[in-house]
Amino acid sequence: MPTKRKRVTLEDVARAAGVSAMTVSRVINHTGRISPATRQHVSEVIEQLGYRPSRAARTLVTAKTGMIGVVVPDITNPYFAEIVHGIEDVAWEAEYSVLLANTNENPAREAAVLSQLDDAAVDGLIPVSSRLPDETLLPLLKQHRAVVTINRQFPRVASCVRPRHGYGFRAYQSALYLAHAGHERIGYINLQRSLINMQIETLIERMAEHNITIRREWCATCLPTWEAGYQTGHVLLAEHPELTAIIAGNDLVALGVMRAAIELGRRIPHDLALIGGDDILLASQVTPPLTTFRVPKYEIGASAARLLFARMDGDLSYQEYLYEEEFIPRGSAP
Amino acid sequence: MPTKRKRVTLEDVARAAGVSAMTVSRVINHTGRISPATRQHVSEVIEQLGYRPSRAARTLVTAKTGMIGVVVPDITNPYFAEIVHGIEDVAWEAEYSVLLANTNENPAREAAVLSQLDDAAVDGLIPVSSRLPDETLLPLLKQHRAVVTINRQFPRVASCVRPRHGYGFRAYQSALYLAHAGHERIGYINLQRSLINMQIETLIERMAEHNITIRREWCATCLPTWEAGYQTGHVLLAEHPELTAIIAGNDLVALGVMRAAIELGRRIPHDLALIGGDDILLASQVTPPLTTFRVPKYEIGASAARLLFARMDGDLSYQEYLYEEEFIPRGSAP
DNA sequence: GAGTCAAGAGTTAGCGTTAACCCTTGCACT
DNA sequence: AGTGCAAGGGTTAACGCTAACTCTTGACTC
Repeated sequence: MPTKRKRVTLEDVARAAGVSAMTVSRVINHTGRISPATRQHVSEVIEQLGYRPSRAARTLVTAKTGMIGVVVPDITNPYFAEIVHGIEDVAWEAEYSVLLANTNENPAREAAVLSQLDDAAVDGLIPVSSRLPDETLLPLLKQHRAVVTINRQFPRVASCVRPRHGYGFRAYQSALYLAHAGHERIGYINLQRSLINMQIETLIERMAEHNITIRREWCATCLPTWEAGYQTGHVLLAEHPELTAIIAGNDLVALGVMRAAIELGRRIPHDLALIGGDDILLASQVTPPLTTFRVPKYEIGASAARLLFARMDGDLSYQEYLYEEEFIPRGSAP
Repeated sequence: MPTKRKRVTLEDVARAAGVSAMTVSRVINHTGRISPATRQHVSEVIEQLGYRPSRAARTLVTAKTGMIGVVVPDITNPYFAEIVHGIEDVAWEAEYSVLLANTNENPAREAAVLSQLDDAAVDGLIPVSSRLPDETLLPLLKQHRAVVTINRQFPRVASCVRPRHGYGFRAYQSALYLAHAGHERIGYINLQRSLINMQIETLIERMAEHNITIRREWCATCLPTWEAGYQTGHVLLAEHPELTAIIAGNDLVALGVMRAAIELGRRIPHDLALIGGDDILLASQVTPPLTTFRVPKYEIGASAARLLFARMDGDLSYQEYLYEEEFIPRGSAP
């Protein structure tokens, strides 16, 4: 049985240093006026006793936790991992900790996570690509002192960081690009539960305005994972061998389709052109490399964190950081 | 200026329900004996007032935070992202939150993170593939009530989850495999700061026992990232065009080397064979697909979390979960 | 009918900090 | 000498919750 070493409290330090607890508190927090001599002395005692302030006690009295919450649909998706990386770096600089929640692309779990992660648990919140509908998400965000959304917009409640055009515009641009390259039978794979992407019908209508026909049956919806893309690719290509190009909502899905296409004996891009959506590392490394849109994921995360700290500091003005998506033509759709 | 809505406290609920604070506390925590009628009534009042317990206050008195700390070298490395995924799922089941810290492969930052993340900040800790030397890491782990390490071993202090053989054995096996395939000039790229991998000299010696020569100048060390592998690959192949095979510490590095090799006009596997180390998604998707070792990343994370909860529940016996690495021969080294 | 016991509550006393206020000095200025 | 004031530091009272007791009742035992 190891000796139950008791926590060193502020009081202990105060006693040992021969000062009041408040003085020690002031030394630690660099608040109030302390003479250099006292500061020095107290610091030494703190060092010697190995005192560490209790986060919980501090939180209880200041109502600040020193933590920010980050909610992502899927941490294994490189797109989100990069964003989290950016957030974490900025949080580290600001001496904040990151409470990470992964929702596994499950809206129910996301709602549960968000209602647990209230304003008492974290000082600020960054929901990344929330999969919840506005009417569910909004009240959950309102609980919080400070929120910055990524890939969603709630001007009254949160600042926002996102690619300028979003999935919808990318799909639109991809379709135009493919049409100009001569493709006449273009399929589109929409991302399930992603609420800001272009609906299939909208894409069809908008392309019709350009006299480009996209048939409803050439389109599908799936989860934004590689496996889902792979399965959907198999199904879509089996049912519609006439397709000469497919646009996917993101890179993982596009790469899943690419694998399916290769297994079905399609040569890319000769038999099938493919366009993805966020330029993860994987996209540039496959053969042929994937045509996609570059999105500055790390910077999006970092900016969101900076905006969040601004909000937490009381700047409640609505800020919107838009990042340009850069079209990256590569081998899969030259 | 919005009305500063005050937090609903346990006391408020107690008053509204006409019972004592303790009764409410017991209802919430399902402790003690409460009559069904009282429980029902209190629950309704809680619901009605929208009461949510304060984590901080609870932590202050129970000395439990409801959080576990997870420290990873690089969340954008799919290997770690998968492990975190596993941890997060199990933590979620257990109603625990995950405090994630990313150290960016920087040992100084890792040390700083670990000393901040003391036993008052989290109830348990999972350091994943720590890059710190034993003598630095050990005292930092001792601060904690419960620790489970991944890819490191400290039997007195923490349970451990890891692949059975580790980088060293994989390098050894890869070298044997390549030698049997007829390769005589095999290079090895060691992972910098990874402390459980085989040292270059050790590999050279052990291969010498099999009459296989690996020259010191055919070996290099780099960070476990794609970029580092890419650069190292360029350098190594430029300086030693005689190499017919390269073994890398992990998949990202191997894939970086693959890219470099392709740029240098090497055909893989004909001119250069490549073997990686952890079977990330990317490995199976490149052309040719990468020969590597499958490691059950999600399961490693999930097991570690389960072991951690066991430790937190007081089971301090040393547990070691070993996962078999499965050699996956693919196109890059058939 | 006194004693026993358990169910179902209530009471008290912190947990470790900091906000907000209060108290001493010493010194400059009139 | 009296006044004013700032520097440096102390006191007190929460913050919201739960551990550990205590108290009251009614049912059951012998």
